[in-house]
Amino acid sequence: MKPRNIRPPRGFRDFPPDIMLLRKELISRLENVFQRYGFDPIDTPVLEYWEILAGKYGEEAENRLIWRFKDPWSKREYALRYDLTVPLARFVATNRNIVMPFKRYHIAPVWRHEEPQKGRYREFYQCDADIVGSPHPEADAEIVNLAIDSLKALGFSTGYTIRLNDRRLLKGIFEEELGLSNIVPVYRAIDKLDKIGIDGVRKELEKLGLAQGTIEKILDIISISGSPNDILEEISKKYSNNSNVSAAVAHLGEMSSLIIESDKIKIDMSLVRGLDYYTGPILEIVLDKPRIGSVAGGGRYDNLIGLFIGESIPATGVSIGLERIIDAGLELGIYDLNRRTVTEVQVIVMKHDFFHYAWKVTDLLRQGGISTRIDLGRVNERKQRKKAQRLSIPVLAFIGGREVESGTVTLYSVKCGERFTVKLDDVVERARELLSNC
RNA sequence: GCCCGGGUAGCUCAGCCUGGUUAGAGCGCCGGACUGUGGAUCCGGAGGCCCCGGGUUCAAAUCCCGGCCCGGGCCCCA
Repeated sequence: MKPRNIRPPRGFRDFPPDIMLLRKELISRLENVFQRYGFDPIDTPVLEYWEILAGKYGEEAENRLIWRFKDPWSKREYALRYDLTVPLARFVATNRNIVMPFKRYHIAPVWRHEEPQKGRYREFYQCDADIVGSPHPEADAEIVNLAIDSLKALGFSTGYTIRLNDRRLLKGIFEEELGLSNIVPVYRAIDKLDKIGIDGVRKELEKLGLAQGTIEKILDIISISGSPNDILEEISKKYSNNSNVSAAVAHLGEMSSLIIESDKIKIDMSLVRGLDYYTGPILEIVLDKPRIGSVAGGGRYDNLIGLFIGESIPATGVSIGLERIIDAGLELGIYDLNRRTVTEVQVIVMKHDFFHYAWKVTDLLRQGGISTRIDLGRVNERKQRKKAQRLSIPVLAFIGGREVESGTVTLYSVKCGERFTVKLDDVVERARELLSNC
């Protein structure tokens, strides 16, 4: 029976060549940066047993957002990976012979059962880089520097902010010093600061029934702004007795002294982040212009791996969201979809009589390393040209009676209009010239 | 899960408000003219359960109800 809806499932997408070429290009730029920082690639299965993911992400993710199902043959419960961090933790736990600190990158799809909207999909790529085995601020700083260089490689050298906070600051100030008990709704409220402003947060906190004095203290803290050093100094003055606060201040201070472009950094007490496993510094990268949510997020999770092996192993990392980068880049005009094929040369067969000669020319170009197409539909030369034009193939190689007789090829650059006839011996070299010069 | 906006040719859409002959356009596709380098022009053609189901009506792409699907927003997140 013919199904009525032949589109991919909700929130899932097909990628035609123009988009795929862009995605591959961006991924290769990222891999380049990751490798420059000495990170090695790994991969893990898309499926995990449910109990591997259970209890790692928080209530909402667990109840609603993780794709989860029973397999009728083995009766085990499975889940599609929700991020690349928990699979990394499991990987480390099962590969205890790796050299520490272990620096790995992982570029792969993850799945979340969300309602799709702009910049949000049910299947999307994360580009993760993590350092396992170092508890020190230099590891966190390396992650931030890598994120900065990654954005640069992707075409974003300005126009974004790295928001930085620390779970220990949140814990030390809000839970220990202010003594707030039902803390999750409070975090949820202050996390909205960017969106709803200080008065909006005040209203949210009032709704929670907090004492007026407490509310003012909270608002006071989340509105501290300035350079990283100023903010850290102010915070440490206020809460010098709290061990969590002073540990975080020392950590963030050393960290920001190692960051290559510290003007991009903003210590932001309203940054919370959802994932339960973070224990230290947390970060989020937001673009100034398209309001699309964060394009990258990460932090330190020193206890996650320990959940699998008992012994705790420190780790820190960042995750760059490829689709949001692409959506934003297209909107900002940083990227385009003009490249529709890898083909560099289209061989145009003027009449089918010349096909065998044209076939030889095609092979010559291919052996010379040039991506080449020849008409496989036996259409007339005008059609061949039109199809080449629709794919934006930059160079045409005409094969007609004259060329066959004289053992030549006529090369034509669509972009610069240059045209000349060359001997077969020179065709690869001259074609390459045309491709690089025009 | 909640709130908006959509669903008509392969694609982008018009028509719907104010129901009424054979449902349109652009692009694409197929064929032809043009007969060697032109992102040209002209001629012809194919292609539609107008999302699905029900209701109102003499009559529904058009009005009403329900469902499904898509897009945007909320929540949350990359």
